[in-house]
This record gives sequence, C-alpha cells and structure tokens, in this order.
Amino acid sequence: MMNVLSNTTARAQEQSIPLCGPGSVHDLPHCPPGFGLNSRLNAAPLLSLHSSPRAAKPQKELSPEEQQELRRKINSRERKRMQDLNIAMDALREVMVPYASSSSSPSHSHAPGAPPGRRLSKISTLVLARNYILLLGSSLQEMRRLLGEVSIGMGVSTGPVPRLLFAGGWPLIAGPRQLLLTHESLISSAPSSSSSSSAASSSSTAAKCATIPPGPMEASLAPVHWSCVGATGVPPCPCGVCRLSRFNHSKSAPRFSK
DNA sequence: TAGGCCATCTGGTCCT
DNA sequence: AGGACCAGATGGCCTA
Repeated sequence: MMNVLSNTTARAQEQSIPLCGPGSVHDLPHCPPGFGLNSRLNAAPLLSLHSSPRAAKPQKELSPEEQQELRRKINSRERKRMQDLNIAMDALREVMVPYASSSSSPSHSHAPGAPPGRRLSKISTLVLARNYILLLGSSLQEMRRLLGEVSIGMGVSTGPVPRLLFAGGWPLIAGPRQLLLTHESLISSAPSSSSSSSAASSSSTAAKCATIPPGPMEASLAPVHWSCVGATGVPPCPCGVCRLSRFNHSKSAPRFSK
C-alpha cells in the first residue's frame, strides 16, 4: 500500500500528468472522449495493463487502442459502481434526513455542524444511520424488559410472549434529537490536515474504525451507550470519526457477495 | 483562502 | 480472466 501511494504520487509528480485535460486518460463526461486519451497509456509502465515486473502471470500484449478501450471500460464500471453507491446513499439520506433535523429548527434538514439547507454528507448519513439502528436496538431491548415486568406483575405465565409484541417494537425515541450527532463529532470526523485528501483519510479512518459491533443483531440488542448524543461518561471511540461508545474492536467483516 | 466534500481515475487485490 | 471492491491521489466546487 505504501508502495502504491509513493509510486503513484511520485509518478504523477514526475510526469506532471493532469487527471483531466491533455495527457489524461479518462473518459469523464466533462472530459470529451478521446481528449488527450493516449499519452499516458503510451507512457506504458504507469498502467499495469502491460506486464509488470511484479505480475507473475504473463499478460497478453494489448495494442494501445485495446488498452484505451480496456481502461475506458474499467473506468466506466468504476463510475457506475460509485454512482450506484451514491444512489443508495441518497436513499439512506432521504430516510435519515428527518432525524437529522434539529428540533429547534425543524425546517432545517441537516445534522448539527452542517449548515442549514445543506444535505447530509456521506459520513454524517452513515453515522446517523448507525446511531438510529443502535437506538432501535436499545428501544427493543427496553420494550422486552418492560413486557417482562408487566407479565410478571400480572402473574401472567412467563412463557413466550407473542412474537408480534417483539416483532416491530416501538422505538422509544424521545425525539429526533436523540439521533443527533454532536457538532464536535462531525467536525472531528474530518481532522484538519495539510494533505488535500483529508476527507479521504477521514473516510478511510471511518472505514477502518473497528467500533462496529461484532454482529448487527447482537449489537442492536446489547445495551447501547450514546456518547454521540449526550454526555454518558463513556469514552469516545479513539478513531475520531464516529466518536461512539466503545465496542469490541473486531476484525473487518467478510465481504458479502452481491 | 483554507478546509470540507465530492467525483473520478488508477493500480492493486480478492472473488467467482 | 474478468468483474467487484478498495484505497490513494487529484482537482473542482462550495462555504465560512
């Protein structure tokens, strides 16, 4: 990874390759196809479409045109993938926006820290959604506890309570504010950095943050501490992104196939 | 103007 | 082998 980083940077600096414009390879919608598409590809070693010293298996030789075509194809796939991701993010955002609005100014659909009228950032959306899920889990647990007390108090058999009572659960949310992120949590989600990729690094920090509970269901049923929604004395996650309560730091989950 | 957020490109790795 | 996924790099846009 370090190699990738330094190599890419070094190469880019070395060759002063613009990402868009003459000398760039890509097929951005705003970069007309064929606009300076070639030079970088022809500058060979930058792309591993050729056989690289590292590549063990021999790769078949591609003509510049074929390389172009392949690169275009790969870029297009990646763009599509990211667009799909954004569609899903928008859908999630749409659901989360009501919970992100401040109770003091209901017309503002934003998380604290975000200017009014602005849509939730990706990271805010994700953190908010996670909080919401955890909150639902704790509400469910509370419901179970109350039902248990009631049934005991009424001398009702302690046998299984009808599943329906547990199925939906009523989220015992005092108000949307419970889900709010603190201004600090949002601000700190993007630690200032001299690098131009601070957002990227914070995102990757979030991705690497191992505060995600081991299993979604188990976690949602486990007691939840809300260090993001109020002072609980629970030490915040050191990752600086989610600032949520500590969970067992587990290894990254296995990938789900589509 | 600096910093945050984002889209895109890119090369590497993993999976089917 | 090809596609999906990931993460770093880069540049553009916007806001405080």
